[in-house]
Amino acid sequence: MNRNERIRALINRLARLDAAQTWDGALNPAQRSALDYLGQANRFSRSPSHVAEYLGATRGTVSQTLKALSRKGFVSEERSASDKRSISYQLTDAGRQLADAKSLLSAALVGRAEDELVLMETALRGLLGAAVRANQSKPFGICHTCRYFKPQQSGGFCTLLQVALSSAETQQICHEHETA
Amino acid sequence: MNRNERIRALINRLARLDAAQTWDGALNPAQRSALDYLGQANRFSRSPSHVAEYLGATRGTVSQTLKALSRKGFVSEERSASDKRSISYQLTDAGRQLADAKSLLSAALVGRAEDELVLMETALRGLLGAAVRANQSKPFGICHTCRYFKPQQSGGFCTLLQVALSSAETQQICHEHETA
DNA sequence: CCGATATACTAGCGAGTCGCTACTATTGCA
DNA sequence: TGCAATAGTAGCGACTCGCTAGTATATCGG
Repeated sequence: MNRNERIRALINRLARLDAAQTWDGALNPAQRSALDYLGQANRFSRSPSHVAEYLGATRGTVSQTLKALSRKGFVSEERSASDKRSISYQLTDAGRQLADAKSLLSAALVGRAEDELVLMETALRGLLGAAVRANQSKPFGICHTCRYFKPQQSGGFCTLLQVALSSAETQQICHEHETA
Repeated sequence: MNRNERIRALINRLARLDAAQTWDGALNPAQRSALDYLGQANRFSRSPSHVAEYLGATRGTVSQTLKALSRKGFVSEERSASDKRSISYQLTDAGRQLADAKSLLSAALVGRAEDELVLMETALRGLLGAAVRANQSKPFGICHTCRYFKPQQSGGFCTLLQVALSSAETQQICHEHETA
């Protein structure tokens, strides 16, 4: 087993141990992943289709996961006025609280050396980029790093969607993101 | 969302994308993880209990996963002569072939800078160690890094189990592993 | 040597994931 | 206006997974 396979195995095992721990709480792994995403995504990127593409799952599966989250009261649905087919999900207060809960993995990350964490995040991000390209799926980057982003005195402006963005929104994940 | 949570999210997303791709093949993600483990584990560490502990799942779940792998012909069962309760699974030729198959993640790892890969593996390994300690589960380390390992002219010797080890075996995962 | 206790594994249940196909509702384009 | 594309969902079958209960075997104290 070469290094690449070892790294793959490490990532999978870490995710699996983290997922195993998830079962103790109110959410299962799929629901937790969806909740995490919804907590980071901007208002243009919170539909079932976007969640599905982000997680590499199908729309049908994600549809059920989101319904479950809604039943449990961690997200709320909001039908779009402009496009009556589409639904946007957002975290409720309970959902936001849950999304901030610490997991096994983040607990293990506490106490690691600062520069190691920086390196790890950079490396994982690069790896994810490569995986996403290999998979021909969308990058789902952070708004302010996008080629369509124009900074303003407060917040920014999206030249693709032609909308003003609050300062908080420029830090969120967007499904339209394209690397500069 | 702080850096620790971002890293957790990255690891989970990478694993999820890798898992999504798995569905195309003969195995599902759980089966793939079990197969990976069996391909690395030594002859003392290939029982359902060990797989369960390694993956953070229950014995019942793993039992079914291994039966499925056996049905598909990727592993074979071998009941222990000394302890008739226990079963050891090993990869068949088909299983070994499948375990060597490239995944989305390892494909994405190809072409990354060498020193980055070294850093990533080191960092992930350290993180896993911390997670395992936090979880109070066994480390499942590589045989030759164990405190019970004594090198010999060819292979080694385990002072815990009092058995001789072939050179190949010293590179395998052991459930008895204790850090020196 | 015997009985109690511990250990290894499995069966079966219920809830839920997940890919898939088929379907409805809506939109947008020609 | 008509028709293809898009967004979401229902329902099916296979499977995961935690759980409880069960069998078989092992071990240990008396």
